[in-house]
Amino acid sequence: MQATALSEPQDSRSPTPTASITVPSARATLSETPWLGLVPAATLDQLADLAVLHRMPPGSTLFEQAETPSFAHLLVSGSVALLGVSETAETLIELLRPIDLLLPAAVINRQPYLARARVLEDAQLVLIQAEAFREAVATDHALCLAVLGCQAAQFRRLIKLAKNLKLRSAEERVGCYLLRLVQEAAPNAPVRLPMEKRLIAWQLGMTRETFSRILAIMERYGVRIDDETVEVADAAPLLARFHLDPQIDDPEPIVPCPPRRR
Amino acid sequence: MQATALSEPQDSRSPTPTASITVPSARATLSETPWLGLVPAATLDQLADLAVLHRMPPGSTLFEQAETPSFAHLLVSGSVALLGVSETAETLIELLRPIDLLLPAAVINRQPYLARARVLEDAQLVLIQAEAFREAVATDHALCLAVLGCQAAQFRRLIKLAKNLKLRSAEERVGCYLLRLVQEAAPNAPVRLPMEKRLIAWQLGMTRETFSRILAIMERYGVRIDDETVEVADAAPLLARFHLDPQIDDPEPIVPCPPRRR
DNA sequence: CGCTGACATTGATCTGGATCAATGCTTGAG
DNA sequence: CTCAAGCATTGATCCAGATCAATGTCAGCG
Repeated sequence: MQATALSEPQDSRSPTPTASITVPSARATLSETPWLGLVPAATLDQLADLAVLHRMPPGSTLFEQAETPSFAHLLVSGSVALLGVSETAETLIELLRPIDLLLPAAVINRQPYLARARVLEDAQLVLIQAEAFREAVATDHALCLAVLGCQAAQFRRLIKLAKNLKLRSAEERVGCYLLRLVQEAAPNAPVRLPMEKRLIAWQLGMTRETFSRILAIMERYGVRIDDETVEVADAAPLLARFHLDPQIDDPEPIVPCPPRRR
Repeated sequence: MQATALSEPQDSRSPTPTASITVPSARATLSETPWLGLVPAATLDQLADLAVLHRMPPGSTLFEQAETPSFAHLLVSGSVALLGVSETAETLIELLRPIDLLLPAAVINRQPYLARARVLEDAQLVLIQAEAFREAVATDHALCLAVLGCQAAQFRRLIKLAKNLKLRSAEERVGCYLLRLVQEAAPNAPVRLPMEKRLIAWQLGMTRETFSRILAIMERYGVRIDDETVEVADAAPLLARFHLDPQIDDPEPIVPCPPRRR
């Protein structure tokens, strides 16, 4: 099958929470979530009452495709991959970074998850009872708006992902990825690949072999990748060949829609 | 480029509304939208005040990618395709059927559209001033919940689309498509393709040539396609070879989350 | 009527990227 | 130190599906 396998050999133990502490309390975490800023404290209290904080190691599965949500998962740190699963293959749907909700659509609509959630980088999560979450969204307008904003951002990220994959060749995806890395780095600062190559390849929707070959090709555009470090002799050819598209490459922030008083 | 071109030769005139009448009034249309059922009449009145009803012929463009929304588009009849656009190619993002909102995410977050919207089948739409729509969502909790439900359904449809495309081969996509057609039809009723083959091919993410070839192959599984009609000699081989997956093939209805009184 | 233009079919060919395979490099465990 | 397990690179091959091309069919229209 063509789809991304990416087994996680190092650390495939089951959902055994590393800890279930309340050190940085669930309540505090909710307060620190920017896009929940406009939600009244009382509502956050209420949510926090039925919430627990979890830590999960890389490779663990937070929930399975087709499962019915029993919690709303709020990702606080680390990262989580959502994977579409068929009998034979697995494919990346979305890559989530904090602070964000995992598949709020399923939780809100009381419907089974359409993807599996696997921890990529050691993750901290706030788990909120699904029913309580729905209840709170149905009760508190400000929370409802916040979730709507979160959901909207995720929707747009999904579209960007799809466009990157379907409108660009593998080489273009790599080129644009590097271009972003270079542009985001401070001028003249050394640029490094932010993670293992196999993971980057996987995120970009190609095999590691293909990624490796394309990195070699990139030398043609003035970019040498030596192990972890990206050496840009001259950015001009890269810029000439690859074009970032804000409709694909710009990050999609969660913007809370401000509520209005009547 | 690999992506779906699908020019629309017959009817490419620009956004010239065929009519801008109020025959079935915008207000009435809002009332008849099931998932707006729980929204108070006053709010719908308010929205309808700043809304117009439009009819657009197939091929016309409702908005362009990167444009900033000035209306919330509510699709009432017909169908609309959302297309991701790059310099060189166009790709199908989502196919919308009534009654649904076009890219509410962009409208809500005041962000540019990430796709072009093109009318597929003669469409009727209610256009609501974007600012008024946002205002109403921010003011009326029931509306906010309704939009959240709508957004969630669209999100899930997007995921299903992606899974269909990435987890299945072209042959499987066609097989499952036919299987659905057959199963949805009344037993022993004649089955017909619901639209031109080129459009089906396009929706299934392949060229018409590939689609044509695969249809020929389908004879192997007891299905003959003769022009428009689908003749199923025996469903067994089809069922044996292709498996519908509810996580991909089930339709995704818009379910309004019911608000709770405190 | 005969022409034109969209669709469909079918064959031949091309190709981007996956898959398979072999080899070295690094790292952590015993 | 040695060994085993993952990673990365590189080469050879394969393949699904796109692209190019030729032909047939039908509908609308002058």
